[in-house]
Amino acid sequence: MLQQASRQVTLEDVAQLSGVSSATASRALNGRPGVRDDVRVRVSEASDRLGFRPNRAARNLASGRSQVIGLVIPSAELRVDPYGASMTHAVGRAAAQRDHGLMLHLAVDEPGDTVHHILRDGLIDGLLISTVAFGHSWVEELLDARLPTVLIGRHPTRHGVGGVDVENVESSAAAVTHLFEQGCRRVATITGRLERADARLRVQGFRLAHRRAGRELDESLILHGDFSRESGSVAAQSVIELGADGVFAANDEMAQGAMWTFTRAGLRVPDDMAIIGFDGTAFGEFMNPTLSTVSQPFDDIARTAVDELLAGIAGRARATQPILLEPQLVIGGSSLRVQPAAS
Amino acid sequence: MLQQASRQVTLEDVAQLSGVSSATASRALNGRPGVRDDVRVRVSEASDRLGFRPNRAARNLASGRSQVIGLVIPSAELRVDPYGASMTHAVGRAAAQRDHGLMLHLAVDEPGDTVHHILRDGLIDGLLISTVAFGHSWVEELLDARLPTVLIGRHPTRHGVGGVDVENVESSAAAVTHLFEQGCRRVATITGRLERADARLRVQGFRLAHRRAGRELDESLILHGDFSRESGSVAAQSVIELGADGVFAANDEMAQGAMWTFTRAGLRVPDDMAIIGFDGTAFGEFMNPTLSTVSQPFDDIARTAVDELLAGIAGRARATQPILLEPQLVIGGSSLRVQPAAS
DNA sequence: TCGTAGCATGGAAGCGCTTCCACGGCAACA
DNA sequence: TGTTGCCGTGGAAGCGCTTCCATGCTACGA
Repeated sequence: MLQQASRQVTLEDVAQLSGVSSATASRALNGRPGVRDDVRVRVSEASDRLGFRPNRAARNLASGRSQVIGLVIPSAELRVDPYGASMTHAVGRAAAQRDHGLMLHLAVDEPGDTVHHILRDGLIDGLLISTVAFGHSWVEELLDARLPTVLIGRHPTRHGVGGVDVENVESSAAAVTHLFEQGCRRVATITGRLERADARLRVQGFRLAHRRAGRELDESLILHGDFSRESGSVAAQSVIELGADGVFAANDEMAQGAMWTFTRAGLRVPDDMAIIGFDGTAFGEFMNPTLSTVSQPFDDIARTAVDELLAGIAGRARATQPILLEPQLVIGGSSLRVQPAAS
Repeated sequence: MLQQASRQVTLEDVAQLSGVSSATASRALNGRPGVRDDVRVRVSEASDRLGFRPNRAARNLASGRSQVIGLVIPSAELRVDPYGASMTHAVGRAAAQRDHGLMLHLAVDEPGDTVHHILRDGLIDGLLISTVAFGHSWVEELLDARLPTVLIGRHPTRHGVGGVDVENVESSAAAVTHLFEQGCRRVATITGRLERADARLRVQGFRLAHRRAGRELDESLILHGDFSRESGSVAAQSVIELGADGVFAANDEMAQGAMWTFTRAGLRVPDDMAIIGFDGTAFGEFMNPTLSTVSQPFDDIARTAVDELLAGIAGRARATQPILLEPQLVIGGSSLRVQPAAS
C-alpha cells in the first residue's frame, strides 16, 4: 500500500538496492539501450519493491521533459458548451493513457501574459489547442512559439501546423440529405461563427447536399449564428418566417436553442420542423424529442491528437496535413418522421 | 513581445543585470524579507526588462512547491454532467487568479496506481477533490495521505478534512416551499445517491419544508435516483403514478430526465406538474420551459476552496468545519404557474 | 599472443532554483 | 573608543534526475 513517505524513495535508493550506479538505474528504468538484461530486471525489481516513483520536477529539470501536456480551451466553452466538456474529458483520458498529465489552460480574452506563462514556465512539453480558441489573439502568439503544438480542429488560415479534425463537408451533407429523405422541402441552416473553418465547411456541406439532390438553394436560408444557444434560438425565428420545414444547425447547442423557439411557436418537431445538429455531445439525448446529430468521435480525436503531440515532442515525424476522422450520423426523434414522404 | 527564447532567461541573468547575487535576486523576487527596498526595485526592473519567468521545474525541485494544484473529478461527471464542467471551469479560473496551474485528474474506478501517481509525482502542491468522487475507493486512500487536500462538497463520513460546500437543507426546503406556494398539493422528490451527504441533506430539506408547512409527508413520495438523467426519467414515472403535481429533483440532470418523461406522458409543465432542480448549471436555461433550480455559486465555491487549499499548503490555519456558501433560488418556467392558487 | 573495437558501467557535471550559513558593515549602546 | 547585535548580502550546497564522458572489461581478428 501507500508508502509511509517519510522520505521520498529516490533513484539512488533503487540503484543501491540493485547494486548499480544511479546512472545505470536511470538508463534501465527509462528503457535506454546499453544495459544488460539481467541488470535491467534487477533494477526494475528493486524499483517495484521500493515503490519508486521518479520525481517529475527533477526529471523535468534535468531532461527538459515534464510528461505533462497542456490543453488550451476557451473559458466560456467549458462552462456552457458541452463540446468543451466532452473534449476536455476525452483529452484527459487520452493523456492519462499515455502516462501524461494534463494542465488546463482556460483561455480568456484579456491579453495578460498568459502566453508567456504557458510557454516559459517550462512545465509543459507540448500544447493542444482547441479550435474554438483560435479567435483569441494570444493563441496566435502561442502558435508562433516553438513549443510542439497540435490543433484540435482546423485553423482558418494557418497551414503546416499539425492538427486533428473531423471531416466536416461530407458529414454535413449527409445530415442535410437525411433531412431531404425525411421529406423536408425547404431546409435551412444555422451557421457557426464563419471565422471558424469548421463553420464554413459545414455550410459547404449544406450547399453540396443541395447540389447533389438537384435542388436549387435559396441563399436566404443560410442563417448566421455564433454557436451559442441564444443565436440558435434567434435564428430559428427566421427559419420559421422563411417557411422552412427542416434545419441543420452547425452544432447541438444552436439546435437546442432552435428547438426551444420552435416548440414555443407551437411547431411540432419533427413533423412541422425537422432538426439535426452537429457534435453529438450526449446532452441532446435527453431533449424531447431526442436530437439528431452528427456525432464527433471525441475519444478518437483526443487519442490521435495526443499521439501526434507526443510524436512531435519526441521529434518524430508528424502528419503535416490535418488528420481527418469520420463523424457518425446519429438519428434521433428530432428528424425522424413516422411517414417520411410529407405531403 | 515574446522573447526569442534562444536560451531561457535565468535568475542568474537577472542577478547579473541588477548587480546582485542570485540568492538576493531570488529573495527579492519572492518578496522574502531581508532585502533593501532599492535593491528590490532594481531586481524587479531587471526581471521585467529581461522578461524573466522562473522555471517551475527548478523551483519545484528546490523548494518542493510547484504552484500547481490538482483537481480530482470523476471521469463520467465531466463528460455528461454539467455540474462537473461548471466546477472544473470555476476551479480553473480560481487557480489561475492565484497564479497556480491546474492539473486535471479524471477519476476512473479501476484501482490502478492512480493514487500513487498523483501523490508521489511531486508535481502537485495540493489537491481539490470533488464530492462526486467520494465513492471511489482510491479517493479514500488519497485522503489518508498527507497531501494538503480540500473537499468540494461534504464527505459522508469523514470529518476534520477541510471542505467547501453549499448549504443544502435550507435551500432545498426553500425550493420545496416554493412549489407549495405555486399551489402544488402533493410534492415528490427524486433523491441523489444516498451515500452522498448532499443527497441526504436535500431530502432533509424536503422533509423540513413539509414540517414547516404543517403538511403530512407521504414517505412513498421520496423516490430514489442516482443523479443521472436516466434515473430522473425513470423516477418520474413513479411520480406520475403517485399522483404528485410537483417534484423537487436533487440535481438538474434528474430534473431534465423527469421533464422528459412528463412531457412524453402528455403532462403540461408547470401546470400539471411543477419541477425544480438543483445545481443551476446553465444548461437548464434552454429547456422548455426553462428549469427552476437551486443555483450553486460555482465561482465562490471554487475561489474559497482554492484559497483554503493554498492556506493549507502554506501551513496557515484553515477552517476545520466545512465552509458553507449560500445557493440561490432561480425560478424559471418549470415551476412558475400563472395563477399560483391551483384548484 | 597482442591490439583494437565495442559494450556495459560508474563518475560527475549540470538543469535553475531556494535556502542555510557565514561574513562584513553599520548603528547603538556602554 | 570598544563591543555587541542586527541587517543585508554572497557563497555554496543541495533538490533528484539525466546524460556526457571516461574507464574497464570482454571478444574478436590478425
